[in-house]
Amino acid sequence: MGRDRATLADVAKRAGLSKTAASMVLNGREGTRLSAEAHQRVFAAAEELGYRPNVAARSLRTRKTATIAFVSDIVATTRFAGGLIRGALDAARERDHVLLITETQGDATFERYAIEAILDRQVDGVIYAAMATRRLSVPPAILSGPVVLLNATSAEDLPCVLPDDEGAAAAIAETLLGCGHRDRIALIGRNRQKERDPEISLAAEARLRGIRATLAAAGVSLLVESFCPEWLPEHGYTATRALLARPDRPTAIICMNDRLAFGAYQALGEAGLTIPDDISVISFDDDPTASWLRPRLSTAALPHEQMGRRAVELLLDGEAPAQSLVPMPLRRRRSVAAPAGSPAAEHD
Amino acid sequence: MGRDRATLADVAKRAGLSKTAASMVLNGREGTRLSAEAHQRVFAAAEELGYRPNVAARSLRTRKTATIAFVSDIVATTRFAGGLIRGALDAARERDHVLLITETQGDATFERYAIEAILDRQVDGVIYAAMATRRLSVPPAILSGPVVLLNATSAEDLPCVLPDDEGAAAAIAETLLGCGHRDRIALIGRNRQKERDPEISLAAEARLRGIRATLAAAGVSLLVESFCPEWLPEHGYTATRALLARPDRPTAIICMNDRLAFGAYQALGEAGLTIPDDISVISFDDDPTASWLRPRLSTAALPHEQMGRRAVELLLDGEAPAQSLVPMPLRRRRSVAAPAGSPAAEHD
DNA sequence: ATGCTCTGCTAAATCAGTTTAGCGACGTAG
DNA sequence: CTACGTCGCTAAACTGATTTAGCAGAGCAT
Repeated sequence: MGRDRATLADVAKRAGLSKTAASMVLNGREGTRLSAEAHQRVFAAAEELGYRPNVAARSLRTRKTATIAFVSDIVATTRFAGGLIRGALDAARERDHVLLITETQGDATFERYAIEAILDRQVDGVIYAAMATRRLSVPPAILSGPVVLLNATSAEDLPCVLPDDEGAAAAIAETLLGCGHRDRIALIGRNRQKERDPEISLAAEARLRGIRATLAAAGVSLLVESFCPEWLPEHGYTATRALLARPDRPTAIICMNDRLAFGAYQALGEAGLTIPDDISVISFDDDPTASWLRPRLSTAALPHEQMGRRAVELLLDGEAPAQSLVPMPLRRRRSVAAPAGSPAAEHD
Repeated sequence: MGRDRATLADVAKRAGLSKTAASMVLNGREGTRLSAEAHQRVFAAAEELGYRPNVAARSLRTRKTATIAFVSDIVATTRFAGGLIRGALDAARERDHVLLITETQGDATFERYAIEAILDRQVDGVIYAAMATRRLSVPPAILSGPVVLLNATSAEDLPCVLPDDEGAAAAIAETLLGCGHRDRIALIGRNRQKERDPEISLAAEARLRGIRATLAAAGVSLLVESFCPEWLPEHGYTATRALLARPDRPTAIICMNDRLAFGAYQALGEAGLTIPDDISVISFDDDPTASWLRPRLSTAALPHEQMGRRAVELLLDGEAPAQSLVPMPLRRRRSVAAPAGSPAAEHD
């Protein structure tokens, strides 16, 4: 892999100059007094030899590797990981950096291994990512260098990147209000664990807060809040069936995520109800399947790619260490309409 | 990031030996004549100082970095990428290696950048991955070192890892035959482009071949073969509606992938048909949504994690450069049953 | 002529390992 | 007594870059 590459010494010799001169020219060092002609010769030589610096040699001296470690708890399980990685990858490339990826799987041994691997390789910084928005504790060993938390916060209050769940929740509530839904809005996906333990989720509490505050400002409160043991399709299905059994059927359902909404669609379909004419459905995440559903599901998108980018920007462009909230764009699709019988209920 | 680390010189000094001795002991060099006591002292010193070798310094000399490049065309778009990466990550960790990830996005400029980044960092080998099983052309620059193709083949016939689509197709056909389906099996997802151009897909042709051969061996042929412009839910939906309009309604539908099956479910649901009592559905990929559907979808799983592993094994354990076919396990779920009215049609 | 600064460049040290070549002490054979 | 081999270990070269310290020559003022 990459034998016989030209070295700086080769370039220098060909340019008839010293390694020092070649190094300075190629690194664009200011304040050097090398002649314009010397510059030309070095550039020409480098070009002709196809010179590329050896990263190992350089970083031995400079302690910079142009490499960022991307450490996450889980890569594969969640389909969103790809977005985080891709955003980070893009931003890293723009800054001439590269990503070293490791996964801890929430296992202490693997985590130790990951940490050692990245310290041994002297990465320039670490992006510590969680696949579910949550609080976590960062292994102290990596605090010796720059760290950005991605989709997570920690006790050390390091710079971090989070999705704006509360804002998204507000937007969702406003959308429903705007359509004319008021007293018959149901929520699916309350979950004590997720709401209480920030190490499990930060999203649950923020979403709930955003929805309630926005509705309250309009003098409205939720009709029902269904609890679910998990945010999976089957729980959305069960919860929706329960809702439909009530005398005061809701006109709209907010699901805490798209998987619940997926289950809600199944239950509504079985019950012979039409979305959005009979009931509107809206949710969070913008899972790829959201746009496979019929009608396509309105949902607040987790901006994973943006978040990945932002993490790299925070890490490399060293802005003020802060908490960076990335807005969650609301994807307005066909699953939301005015409630049946409302004055605004002409079909759009 | 990792300042003040103990160096080999520190270890040597503490052990009262030379750097040479320390290096040899720590690397477990055979044939050295260092005393047992010297070994002890070096190990003890390394332990006490928490010594970890500097990878940059080492690889400068040895040209080994314990790093593998994982180059893919697209990371984020497909939800399967995670599996490939995770498998590779696991296998790499077991071999004390780490993964450097880059993405070309099918763009020549990005690819060039990725290649340079990789060569500059002297990775020990390259895994060149495609997100859809296909033939591709490998940039010559990386052929100077070990390369394994993942989910792809190439003209250079490099070692490669592929899913066994043909075998999976045979298993699917056999499953249907075994349930008693014979002359009324439909196929959704024929696609000339995919079948003809190996740079787009190798799966389409292999799946078709496997299905046909297995059915033919039982003296059966497909009732219909529906063409689709893409393998997306909407096309599965349309194709299924067309099938249902026929007088000889199929008893089973094979979909070329789960997204098509997703659309088929929608069409069947709308038509008031029950899966699997009225019609069985089976497909390929085992997309996560397959188990969200009601009834859960039977499908041949793309073994992404296995494939990622295998690629690393081929790369690092240097077996005979070969084509490695990874079996696609058939996930038998509730979407397949005996055809209505068949002798075997007691509900299971 | 002397001292001074400025210009344009280079020698050598340095980073932290691996590897080659070989040294001194000791035992033994001739 | 010398030659030779073995044992246990080390000095120094080497990898390919960056960086520090400084040198030679020109131009200028005194």
